[in-house]
Amino acid sequence: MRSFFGLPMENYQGDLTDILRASSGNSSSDINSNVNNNNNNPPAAAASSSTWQFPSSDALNFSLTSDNHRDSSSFGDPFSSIRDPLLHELNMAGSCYYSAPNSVEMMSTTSSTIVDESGTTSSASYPRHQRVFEDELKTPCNVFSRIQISQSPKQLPVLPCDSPVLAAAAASPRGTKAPAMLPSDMINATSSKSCLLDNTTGPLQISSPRNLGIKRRKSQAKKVVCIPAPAAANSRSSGEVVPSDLWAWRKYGQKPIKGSPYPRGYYRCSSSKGCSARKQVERSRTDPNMLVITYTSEHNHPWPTQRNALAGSTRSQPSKNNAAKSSGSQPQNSTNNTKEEAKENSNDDTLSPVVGASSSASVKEEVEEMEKPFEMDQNGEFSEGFSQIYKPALPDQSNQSHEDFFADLGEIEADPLNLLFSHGFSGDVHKENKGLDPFNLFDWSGDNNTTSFGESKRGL
DNA sequence: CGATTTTGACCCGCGC
DNA sequence: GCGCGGGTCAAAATCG
Repeated sequence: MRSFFGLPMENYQGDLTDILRASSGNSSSDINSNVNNNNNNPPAAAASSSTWQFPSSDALNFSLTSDNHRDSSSFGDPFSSIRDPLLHELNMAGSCYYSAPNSVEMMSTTSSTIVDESGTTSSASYPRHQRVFEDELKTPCNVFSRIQISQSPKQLPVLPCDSPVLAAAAASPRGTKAPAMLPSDMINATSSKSCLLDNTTGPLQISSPRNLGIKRRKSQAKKVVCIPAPAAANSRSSGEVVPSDLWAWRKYGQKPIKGSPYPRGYYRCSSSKGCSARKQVERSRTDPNMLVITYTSEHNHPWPTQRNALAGSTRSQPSKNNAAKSSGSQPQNSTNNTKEEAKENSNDDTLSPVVGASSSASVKEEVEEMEKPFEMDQNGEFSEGFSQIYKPALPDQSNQSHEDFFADLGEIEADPLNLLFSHGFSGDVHKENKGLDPFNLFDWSGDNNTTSFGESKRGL
């Protein structure tokens, strides 16, 4: 059996605990280095371990949410802005480097890894704020930097929502024409000042059941996340550990993608029946080590309780039979990779960014219709735009007002993730995050040193 | 029993 | 108009 970053997959439930577990580890990657370098690591994170997992997006999300940033409005439409934890996480982290869908912002990074369509991976130094626009829509992973949070937020490039760039980015691979339909409230919740960070959207055009999918397909905003996916290893079946996000995903389809040896898995949120959140997981054709996860739609429900998040996760334990079964009908690569991917993803562990062998993770957001901006204030803190996005369902322990909301989540308290949350998110987000961020993926301090992690690992 | 995965079929949009 | 490709559905199988 294989392990992901040393974490045994078998028991992996993709729950909050994973986060801590993951955080505790780190050895073999730049990330790890970062973590270690950071004195502020929480005990958990500091724990010695040779494994490292991508932080749960949830955790990050929470961390981003500060009490100060919360406002009642967030609860007015609590879920409208909810996004996939992973995305959040990445966004957050990536917020520093991703500003727009097609673009990747290489924030003050000393180096970054870029994967172009040819599959070429290269490390390069980019001037701060220098952005790379590529025809990424075609290849999500084309350009991405590793997770590196750069310097101070203020340095973050912020693209106006109406930026041409975004507009351009808005085009979907297939050429999106139809404007996404987005509930106004949702828009409000998700949009804000800048487009730098999040552009999720939950536009759903609902007509007939069948049409739904199609419409969505065309007009919906997408978020694309590229995460390192240890070759054929992500799956539990293979023993790989995939960090979990809190959402529960259920696989509802898989299709071979033309031009790619790897099939694409289709997942929908199983935390709530009515949730339209979906994601597609596929291995990058250019870089098999990378998983390209495309999120569409948004969760229309609160963060799943641990219970929910774990629901069905047990199944995820790749049963032998799954592995066995699957192995027959698909190309070897596909089978191994995709299925595993799927599994890892689908089981609550879904997508959390897994910094795997490559240790680099990139997030790209495609905004087809709307942008969700967030902005940081001069202090480098996320301001309203950002906070609004995440406020909703974030169980912020520090925020007593939300207790009732998460009352039944008490269990979470004991939860690792919770622990993370408990660190507090109020006040200086960056500081807090530092402590919270087990992964230390994000260099909130703006330390240049933290810049690229995983880059060196990519070769691994 | 409930939930997920698998997988073939179906439907639709797009390009030619 | 046709075919291709992609996304979704839904039945069957599987697992705890």
